[in-house]
Amino acid sequence: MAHPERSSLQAYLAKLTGHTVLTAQEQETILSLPFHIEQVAANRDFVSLGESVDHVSVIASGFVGRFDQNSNGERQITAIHVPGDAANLHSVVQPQAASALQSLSASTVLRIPHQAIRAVAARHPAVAEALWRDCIVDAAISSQWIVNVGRRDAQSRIGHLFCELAIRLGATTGGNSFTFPFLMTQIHLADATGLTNVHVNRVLRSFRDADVVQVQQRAVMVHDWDRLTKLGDFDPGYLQTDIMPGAQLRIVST
Amino acid sequence: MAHPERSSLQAYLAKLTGHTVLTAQEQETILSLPFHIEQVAANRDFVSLGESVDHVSVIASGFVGRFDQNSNGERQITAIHVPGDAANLHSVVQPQAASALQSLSASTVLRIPHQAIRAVAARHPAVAEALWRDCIVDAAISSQWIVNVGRRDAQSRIGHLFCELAIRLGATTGGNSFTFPFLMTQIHLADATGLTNVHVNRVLRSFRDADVVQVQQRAVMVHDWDRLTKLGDFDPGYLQTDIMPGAQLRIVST
DNA sequence: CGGGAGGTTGACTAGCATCAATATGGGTGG
DNA sequence: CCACCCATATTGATGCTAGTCAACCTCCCG
Repeated sequence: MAHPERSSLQAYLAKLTGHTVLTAQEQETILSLPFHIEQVAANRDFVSLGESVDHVSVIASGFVGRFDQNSNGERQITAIHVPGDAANLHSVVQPQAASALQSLSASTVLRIPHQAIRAVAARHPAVAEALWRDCIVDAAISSQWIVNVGRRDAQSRIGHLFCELAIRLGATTGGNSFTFPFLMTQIHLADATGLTNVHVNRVLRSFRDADVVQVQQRAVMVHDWDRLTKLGDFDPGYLQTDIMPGAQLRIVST
Repeated sequence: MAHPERSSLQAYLAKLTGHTVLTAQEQETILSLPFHIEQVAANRDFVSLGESVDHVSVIASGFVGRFDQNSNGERQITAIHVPGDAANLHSVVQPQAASALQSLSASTVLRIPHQAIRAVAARHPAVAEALWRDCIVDAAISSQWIVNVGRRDAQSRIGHLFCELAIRLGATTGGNSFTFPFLMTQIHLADATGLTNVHVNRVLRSFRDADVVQVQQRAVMVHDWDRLTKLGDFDPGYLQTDIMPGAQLRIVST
């Protein structure tokens, strides 16, 4: 078990401290978690449906999708994970995978053994709380996806997904116009929104023509964030990433 | 704080022990949780969007929906809760509600203070694990809903929902033909499946004509479970309710 | 007995799927 | 370094599923 540069876990720790108050010591235990580094090529299942896993996969680089499918084999992406996310934290308490994890681009994945996470959680209740809360944030995003595919038209679905990613990638500090990495294809976008790749392409063209956003070379160039949030019917509250400084939660005592 | 007949919590305990191994003593602590009983009329929000709650709502009777909505006010049900479910267990670690809870029928709700749940979880790690896992099971159902509204046609969406409810209500022991309570309207069904009530009505008629299922007087009469599971593209694995006896999980030591 | 929520049916429409053909471009091997 | 190739992107033509609008019915509850 290697302990390569702990800094690779920094991004995940940052996500946790974004919603939960952790002491310096608790933060230290997270940064000291052991892991294996795994390089994954694009479009590769690295966790298969039904597989029983003994480790959590933290994304260090690249985009990863959680895939479900219907019996016709039509795939639906039910979550997109970006660097700093634990893609299957839930496997700590539910090792049998109910969905597959597939890389959307070439990715780097940190594999942390369940055993190590359970040990830390058992000794530090606040860490256990942070992990539990992290799962809840994921679930809140899932709920929004249900609304997205159930009650929005094609433009709003795609617009909403762009907004979600912009916020989660911390790209929205640049005013009304900025760029963020988008390491996935139009086909993936179709799988995520419940549309066909053909229709996705048409919507993207309409966005380009309207000068709202432009997708190019694995990046999204937002030209008009205001209009995009309206088009995408987007309310950032649910992501919990814009909590007031100091408003993070902690239930167990310090 | 009343301690009325603890048996009201039995249903929820049964749900927990369905996926997690708990000792007699741990089970006892759950049954001794304090609660208030609340009667709720149909179509009433008893948890509002954005509200900060200090208690978990366990459903004792009736059906309850978790509602999200887009900015047009079109509502989407992202989860349906039946007796024995904790509708917002996640509020223990995330008190601010990201979705509203609304009764779909007249319902009885047990309000358990967060404080009491946290105290039990702190003293009994296995209970904390069970609660965390319960949230994960909910999330797995959410994922399936995304597939449902994203990648299935109207017949399959409604068929799938019927199958999910049949399993969760434990109604499937009666062979190929049986009945289960269905305490919601066609409008609710539309809100849950991302369809219009008009189209729901047409699909239900086609089910009736094909002699597959019939909805009548707040009950679903399944005539052909085999055909329904095919129509609904249904695989029960994700519900975790059919785990082999003895295959429930427990990570912390006894 | 009256009113309102929920259910049913018909006619028409719109948004997205489907099928098909072609363009582009990044990566790989010769 | 070039040529090829496969994945991805793009565009057009056509059809179908589900939405919309509207009218009417039914049944439960007060």
